Amino acid sequence: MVAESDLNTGLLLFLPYRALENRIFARLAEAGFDDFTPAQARVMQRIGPNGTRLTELAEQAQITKQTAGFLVDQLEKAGYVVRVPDPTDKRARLVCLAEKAASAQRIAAAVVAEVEKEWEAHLGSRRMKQLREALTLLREITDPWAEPS
Amino acid sequence: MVAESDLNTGLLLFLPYRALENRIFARLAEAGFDDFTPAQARVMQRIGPNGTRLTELAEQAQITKQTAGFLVDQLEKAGYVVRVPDPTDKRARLVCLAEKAASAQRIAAAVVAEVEKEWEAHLGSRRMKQLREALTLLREITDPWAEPS
DNA sequence: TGACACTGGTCAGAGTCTCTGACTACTTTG
DNA sequence: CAAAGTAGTCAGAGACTCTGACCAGTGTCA
Repeated sequence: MVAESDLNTGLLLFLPYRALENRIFARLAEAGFDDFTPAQARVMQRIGPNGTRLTELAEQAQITKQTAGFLVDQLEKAGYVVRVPDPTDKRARLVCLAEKAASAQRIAAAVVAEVEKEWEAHLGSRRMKQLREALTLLREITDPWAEPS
Repeated sequence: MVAESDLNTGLLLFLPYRALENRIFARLAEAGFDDFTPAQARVMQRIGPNGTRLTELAEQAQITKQTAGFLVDQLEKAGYVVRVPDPTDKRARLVCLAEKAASAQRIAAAVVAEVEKEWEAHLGSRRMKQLREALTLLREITDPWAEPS
């Protein structure tokens, strides 16, 4: 009985995701960025280059805005983000990445590149390309925030 | 500038995973299985047909055995699992799925099948096959518990 | 066999994450 | 302008997770 790949697709997606996240986290901690948590990172990851509103962060991370506010508070105390007034709406503030976060993001990007290279070595470049292609396509029907092509 | 797929692979994996998990959860709640949490479900998902030790569940879910014990306590109270003595080791107990959990798993499996069908309709069967193939291969280097082929 | 290291699991305590509900301030709509 | 809606906060509670300390049973090896 060959049990090959009768694993459900959800777990199949989750396993490499977790492996990648773990790698990033470990490297970041080595580099001294050990004063934020995974939950905070998942929010920080979604902040755009021009800043993003709290509510939007909450929606994309699928958490309540209260939770998002709580996490952004921590990130602000730790110096990873700043909140600036939104010029277009006096109720709102834009959460922006501080330089400290940009440094961390550069490291994270390097780890992603490294891991992707390992994956490509294991899969072969053709299969790796197919994987990214399929996932990108899948995003259209699984990510409510995907830009329409 | 075509921004297509410059999203990092981690997020690309995570998005469909989350979409699937959400669908399963929603359907389970509809069916009356609303007395367990995502964290509990992630542990329950890993219980094998012959029962699994707490320590092993903890390792695979990458949580401490204390946390795993806490979650299994909840699941036991809610009637989803039972703990039976491990005949091969007097220290250990095997966490086993109760009938209630088996019913829930059947529903979950149906939702997975349904979602996979949708994905296949969107990607085409060739690309869907390639996706599962790539992910299965990737498991070899991202899942410490992957059975060697 | 008997000491010793190891493993499966629990208890206690603390910190983090997340939610619901209620509220203020500002914006949009008719 | 009044009503409805949106951005964000405050307060309180429940859920998740961890570290550290511990007990009981197992494996090893002189």
